[in-house]
Amino acid sequence: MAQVSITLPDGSKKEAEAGISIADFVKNHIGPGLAKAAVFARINGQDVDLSRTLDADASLQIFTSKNPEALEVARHDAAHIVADAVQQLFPGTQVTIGPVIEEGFYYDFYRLKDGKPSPFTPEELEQIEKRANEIVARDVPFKRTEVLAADAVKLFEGKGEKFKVEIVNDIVAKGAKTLTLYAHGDWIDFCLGPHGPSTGKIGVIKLLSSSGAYWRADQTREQLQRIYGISFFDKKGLEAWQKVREEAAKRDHRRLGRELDLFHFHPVAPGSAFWTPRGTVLYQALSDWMRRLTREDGYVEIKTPLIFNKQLWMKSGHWDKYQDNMFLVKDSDSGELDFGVKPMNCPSHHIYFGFGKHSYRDLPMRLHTQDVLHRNEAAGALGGLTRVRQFAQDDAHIYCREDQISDEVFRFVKLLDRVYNAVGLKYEAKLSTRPANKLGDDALWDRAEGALKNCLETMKVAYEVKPGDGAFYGPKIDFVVSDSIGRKWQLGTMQLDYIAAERFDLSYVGDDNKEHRPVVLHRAIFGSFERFIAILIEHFAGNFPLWLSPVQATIVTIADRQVDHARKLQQELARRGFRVEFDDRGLSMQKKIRDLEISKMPYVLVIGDREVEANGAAPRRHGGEDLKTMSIDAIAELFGKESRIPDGSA
RNA sequence: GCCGAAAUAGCUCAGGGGCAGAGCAACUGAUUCGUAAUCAGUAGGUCCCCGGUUCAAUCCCGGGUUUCGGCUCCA
Repeated sequence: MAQVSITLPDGSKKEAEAGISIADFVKNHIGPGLAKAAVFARINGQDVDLSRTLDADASLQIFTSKNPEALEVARHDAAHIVADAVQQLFPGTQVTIGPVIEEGFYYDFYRLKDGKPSPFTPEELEQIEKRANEIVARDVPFKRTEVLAADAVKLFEGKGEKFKVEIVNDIVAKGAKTLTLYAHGDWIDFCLGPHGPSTGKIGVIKLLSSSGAYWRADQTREQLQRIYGISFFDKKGLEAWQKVREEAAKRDHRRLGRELDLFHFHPVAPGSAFWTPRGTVLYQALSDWMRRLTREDGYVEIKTPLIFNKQLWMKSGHWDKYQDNMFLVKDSDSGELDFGVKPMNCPSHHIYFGFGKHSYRDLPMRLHTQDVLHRNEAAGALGGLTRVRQFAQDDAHIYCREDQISDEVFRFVKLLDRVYNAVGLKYEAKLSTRPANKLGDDALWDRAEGALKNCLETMKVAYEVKPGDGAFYGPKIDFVVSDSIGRKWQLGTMQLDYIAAERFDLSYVGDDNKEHRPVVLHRAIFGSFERFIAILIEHFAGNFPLWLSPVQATIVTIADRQVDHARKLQQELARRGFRVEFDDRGLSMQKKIRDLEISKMPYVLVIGDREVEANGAAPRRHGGEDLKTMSIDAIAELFGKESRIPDGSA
């Protein structure tokens, strides 16, 4: 029997007879414990099943339930099992695909009842979940076989699985001759693998929800039923995950928006928020901050009209490309919908740039605008503050010469870095490069992409390249932030635009006394105020730093005889620029402290006889820290220090 | 826009073809208290809207609105 030499991750080598399965190799040559815990293996960097054989010298790595990679494999197993369970319970349902996603997996089914697509009810989901876990409990082995593509087509045709046939045919069209099937028990799916050794390895399957989806995300194709689920190797994992979910739910900005009294929605204006006095303080604080930052960074702020006529939208291309998302307004003379409410600031900025003649010395011109914008988003797309119909952006357009692009990109990323640092958001970038339908020659794109790339690399921003994802008029960088519990949000953007100046016939006079086209840079850091606020609420879990907190402190007296002092203190702190309230409800101090603690008040200022005597108050930090009696001046100094906006510069 | 679910007091939610329910919040009174719930009382409702079935609809049926979870799109 020929021998093979297997290299383990620690560099050690083991000899074994060629043709041995990985499972047996692990059991006989490494240890039964690992053999039992193993889920899948990696041979020479390729993920494979444990049933595969070792036929040549190779490096081998074993993944167990301790590895996150194994959980992904197990969730893929779980998707198969859910599909099996569905077909057991609802014969005639066709399967499509069932990938692993960031949080669990889903499987899309084609299910007809009386000839119509029919969703799964919550009761049916429970049944499916139960059946799926029964299949897990039976611990059925997964079996991998390689078959000729033609045989696979026959197999799925025989089962009436037309979606599988379609997928197999697509793969055959790409040149595949054979493909792999995975079976557990009688249930067979066509799948790349790898899978775990048996269904029992999966642990526990939890189904989360079901929803509609289209075959290949195409509205003209079949309506499918998607079942979302997740699995864990043990109950403990599931419970821990449920805890994290509860934590995220507690941070939900829609819930905190209500609890902290920040904003409301009303059916008369779907997707448009009413901001309460507190919410408005928060909104204004961000707005003022961004005004100051941009002003200090060489921007000028302008205001432009809200409604423009059709001519502008035709020129900008919105009339053709974006009309469905615009609110149109009737012209009372013509009776036609000849006006549109602006969904973006760029066209009006371009018009503005067109006023007067510009010298090359005027560039770069950085126009900042926080005007309100409206987009008629699809009804089903609305959600809290993250997806609204009325919002404002911290928008700006930079008009510059081509040789200034690099400097401007640097300048922007530095500003963005300061802003995200100041609120504690980590970020990474996505660089989208030239698409197939690009405008302009390759040399132009080389320079543009090079400038963006160079900036990201010099500033040491982690980034991923998205080849071909840029707009036809220029490449862009999108910035993705991670909040305090690791969720990701796309916020800032820097987009180069080589066509806007052409369309709007914008020019400047160069040092050669000839007219040139400026390049336009579209850029934003918050993205939209609404969305940014939603993210900050969830990021801080409603516990805002003092500079953002709508109310910074609330005064509580121990007895009514301190009320006069309390009012004096409130006035004095307000005079010094702090946002302080006085809780004069007829309740015990303990009760008020409890209420204020729940409402995430940064400071409670307690006033008893001692504090009246000392002409001050005893601040209590959110969370319970008692700072003891302090004078008004000392409190003002403390608040002043803590309400300073972090600079954010590295 | 499409698929599904939900809508009951300010909030969280229970209920159910025949006078509409709780807790918290609010209000009034008493209490004047030293860092997470003082006591008692009062008030609060088009049970989302419009139709239909019924002697009777908040409940059943149809249509609509909004919200939520997805699809799609995006900031």
